[in-house]
Amino acid sequence: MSYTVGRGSQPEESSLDKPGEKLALGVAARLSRYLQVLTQARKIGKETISSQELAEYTHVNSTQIRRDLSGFGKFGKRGVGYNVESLVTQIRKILRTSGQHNIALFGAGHLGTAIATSDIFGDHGFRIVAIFDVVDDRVGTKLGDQVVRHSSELHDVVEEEEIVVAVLAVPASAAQGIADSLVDAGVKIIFNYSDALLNVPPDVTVHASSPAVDLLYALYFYLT
Amino acid sequence: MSYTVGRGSQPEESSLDKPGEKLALGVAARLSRYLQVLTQARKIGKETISSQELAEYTHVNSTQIRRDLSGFGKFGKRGVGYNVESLVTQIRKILRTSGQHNIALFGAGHLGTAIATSDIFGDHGFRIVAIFDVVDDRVGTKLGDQVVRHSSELHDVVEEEEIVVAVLAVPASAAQGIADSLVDAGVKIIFNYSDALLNVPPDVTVHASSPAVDLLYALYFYLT
DNA sequence: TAGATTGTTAATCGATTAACAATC
DNA sequence: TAGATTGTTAATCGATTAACAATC
Repeated sequence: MSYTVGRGSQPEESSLDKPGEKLALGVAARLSRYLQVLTQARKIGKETISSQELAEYTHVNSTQIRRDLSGFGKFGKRGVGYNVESLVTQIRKILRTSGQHNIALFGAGHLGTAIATSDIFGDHGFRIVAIFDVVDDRVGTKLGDQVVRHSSELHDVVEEEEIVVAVLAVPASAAQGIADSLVDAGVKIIFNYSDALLNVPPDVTVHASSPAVDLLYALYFYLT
Repeated sequence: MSYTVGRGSQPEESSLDKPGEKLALGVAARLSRYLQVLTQARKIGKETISSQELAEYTHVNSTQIRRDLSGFGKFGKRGVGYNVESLVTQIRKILRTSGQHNIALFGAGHLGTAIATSDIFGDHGFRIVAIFDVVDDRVGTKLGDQVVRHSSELHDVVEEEEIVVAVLAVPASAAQGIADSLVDAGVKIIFNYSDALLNVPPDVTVHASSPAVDLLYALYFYLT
C-alpha cells in the first residue's frame, strides 16, 4: 500500500501538501460520493474505473470528477482510468479520514440491529465501539460484536473510548433526551435517524438522514 | 386544505404557473431539504418558522432560502416568518409531489422491518403497497399493514399497483437480481440500501444511500 | 411604535460544461 | 499504431453572501 503518486515531480502543485487549506463544501461532498462508489467497486474486484463510469454511478459530470481529482494530483492514467484501490487511499487522505473512528450507536431495535450487523460503517473506517438502549430486555444481548449497554453508562463510555460521533436509531420521543446527554458527554457529531428536530449547541453538528426526502427529489426528475 | 396563496395578484410572477419549466438540480435538492425540516416542525406543532431557523436545521444559508422561496411566490410574512403548514403545501406543489405515491419494499429483514414500521415514507406521501422477500419463513407474515409476499409475485403487483419506485433493503448479493426484475417490470426509480453497485438502463435512476459516507463528510468539517 | 424578518439587489465565488491536446 | 481517457482551459451559468429597504 503505497502513499506515493506519480513520479514525485512538482510537489508544490498538490494541495495535499497544504494541510491548512480547507476544502469547499461542494468538493468535500463530491469526494465523499466518489469514495462511496469506489468502495463498492473495490468490493466486486474492479481494479480501474474511468471518470465516465464514476459519473454514471454518482450522477456527477465526468469533467467535474476529473477536475476535482486533478486538483490534488495526477491520480489517473490516460487511456486507462483511475486505479480503484489507490484512489480510495488518496481521497481518504484528502478528507483526512484515513484512520479508524470510534462511533456509538443508540437504539438496538430493528434499525439499530440493521446498522450494527451490516458493514456500511465498517467499510469506511468507522468502528461501532458501543451500543446503547434503555429497554431492559435488550440490554445485555449481543449485537454484532458488541454487548448492548444501558444508556446510563453513556457518559463514561464516551469519555473512555473518545467517541466523537453518535448514531441515533431511536424513536422520535427519545431523541432529544439522548441528544442532550450526548452533548453533555462531549459528542460533536450526531447522526439522527429519528424524525425529531434536535436542538443542540452551535459546536455540535446534527446530520439528519431522510430517505423519503431523497425519494421526493428523485421523483421530481422522473415526473418532469 | 387550500391551494391558493397570497391575494391572487400578479399571477404572471409565479413560476408555479409555468408547468413546462424544470427546476435546477440544486433548487430541487434544497426544496426537498426544506420539506424534510418543515415536516418535522409540523409534527411538533410549530406553526411558523423563519428563514433563520430553517437555515440552522438545513445548513443552507438563510438568504439562499428566502431567494429560493421568493422565486415561486411571496410565501412569508415580514416580521413573522413562514407558515409551516402552507409552506409544506407550496413546496409539494412546486416539486409536483402533492399526491400519494405507491412504492414497493424489498427485504423483510431488520432494515425492511424498520422501514415498514416507521412513518418516514408515509409522512411524505409514499405508501408502501407491497413488501417482498424470498425467505419462506418471512413470506406470509405481517409487517406494518402489509403481508409479506414472495418475490415471484413482483411482476404482477408492480403492474397492478402502478409502482414507479422500489426500495431495496436486501443483501448485496441479491440486489442486482432484484434490480433486473424490477427494471423488467417497469420500475423507474430504485432506492438502493445495499452496498452493491447496480447496473440499470439509462432511463432508470438508482439512488444509493450511504450513511457512512455522509458521516465522513461531516467528520471532515469537524477535523478541519 | 419598535422589533423582526421578508423580498430583492448587486457583487463574488464556485460549479458546470464543451472542447481538445497530451499521453497511456 | 489506434483508441481511449486523462488533465486543463475557457466560457457560462448558478450559488453564495452581505446589505438593506419594505412591511408585518
